[in-house]
Amino acid sequence: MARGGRLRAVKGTRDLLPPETAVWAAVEATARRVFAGYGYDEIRTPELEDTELFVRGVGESTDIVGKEMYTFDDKKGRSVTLRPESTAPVVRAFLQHGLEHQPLPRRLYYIGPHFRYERPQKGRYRQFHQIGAELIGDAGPWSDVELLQMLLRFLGELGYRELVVLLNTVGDEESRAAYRERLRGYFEPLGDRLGEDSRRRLETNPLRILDTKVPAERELLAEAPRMADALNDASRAHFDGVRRGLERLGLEFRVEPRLVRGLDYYSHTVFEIVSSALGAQDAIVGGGRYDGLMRELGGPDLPAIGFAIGEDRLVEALPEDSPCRLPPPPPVVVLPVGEVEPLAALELAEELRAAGTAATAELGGRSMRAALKRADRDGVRWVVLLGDDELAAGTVTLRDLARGEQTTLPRAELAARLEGGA
RNA sequence: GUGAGCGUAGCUCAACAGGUAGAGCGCUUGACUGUGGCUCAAGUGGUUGGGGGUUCAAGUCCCCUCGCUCACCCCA
Repeated sequence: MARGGRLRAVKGTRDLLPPETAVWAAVEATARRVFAGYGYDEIRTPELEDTELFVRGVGESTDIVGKEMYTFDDKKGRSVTLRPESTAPVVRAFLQHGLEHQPLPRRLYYIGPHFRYERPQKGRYRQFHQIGAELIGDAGPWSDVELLQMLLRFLGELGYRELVVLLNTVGDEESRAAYRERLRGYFEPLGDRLGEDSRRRLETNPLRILDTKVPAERELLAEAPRMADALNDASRAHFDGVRRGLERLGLEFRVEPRLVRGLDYYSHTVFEIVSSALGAQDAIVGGGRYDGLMRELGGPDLPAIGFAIGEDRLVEALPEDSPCRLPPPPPVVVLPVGEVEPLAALELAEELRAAGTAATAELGGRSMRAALKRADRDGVRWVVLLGDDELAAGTVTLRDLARGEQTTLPRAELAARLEGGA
């Protein structure tokens, strides 16, 4: 509908309108409540960062840094980037403000827009929204378990059922290095059977070949060396601990030996949650441990683990019976009748608000019929009628649209009456 | 970056082989001058995404362009 003169939202971005905004707000409120229950505090970092943060933090070999970032020079020629993710920014802020000198571990969460320059499709937007959490400063498997416990509780409170965590480990640096060599050793002789992308990954990031979708390559994977066989003792112990903890707490998971993450900073535990309610972009949550990132960004050698939820996808796949879909009750409508000025309705509506009841006043210009029709269509239950009779008698007429009944009562009693749901 | 499908009223969609663009819903008003839901009536609605071409005639055919959608890729 590109009519000349009218502008539309930039490609890959979108407007959220009511009533959907209420669902988003409810989802975010649930996240804040649940996360607070686990001792998480909110952190807000800028949407604009030094480009170098992502080059170093996310990894030069990743698609995100290689071709998906909104990067530009500001007026002083500094290269800045709209954040494509928030783990690196959170770590940057953590270090910048010396939080490593405060008690550890530190639990932080964030909610906000992120940007990646990709071709939009279902569940994928250029401006998308993430709800994420980071647990910084604990290396043991129990922090992994606690984080997943919180994640599953959050999803459960949104009404999600029967979600399974896909779990894997990519080991520590030593194990990963050893595994990379085994993978290279296996795939290099098979180079001619690999696609262009996978041949390139053989050099830059062999682990990524594991999640290829090319059928011919997947066949080769069946015989490929397994990460599990390349783990050193420490990495194996960590993964065993995570699995034992999840089982003990009754949290469902499935080990996916080929699950890897696209960002360079992951180590040990990696996980993902997918939903069949989405299309090809079915990952609602991705996350994992990133023990090396802090040091990579110039800080101390502090371990950490986190997840990022795709809020857009989370809302799109939200179950029909999610409590977040319950619309808030519409306000009481105050209707001036006959010769009564709308100003009198504004006045009365404000009295109701002062008493804690949401109210809108009819601003005039339409018949009582039309105003009632509109209120009915909006799902309004209570209409307060304020006419000459009522004004003269110091009363109001309270109409219950659901029951089709109305009563006249002293104006002074109205607020109390509505407070209890009348 | 690559590929495919689709653009007609605010929304969902019609329009036979090219022949002057329609319905439902919505919105406004009235029947009902201080009373919604149901019903009935009237009204409001569009340079058929944009540009060019073929034709006596283009929503319909051809070309270009823009947009949307889905998929590849990648990931949340």
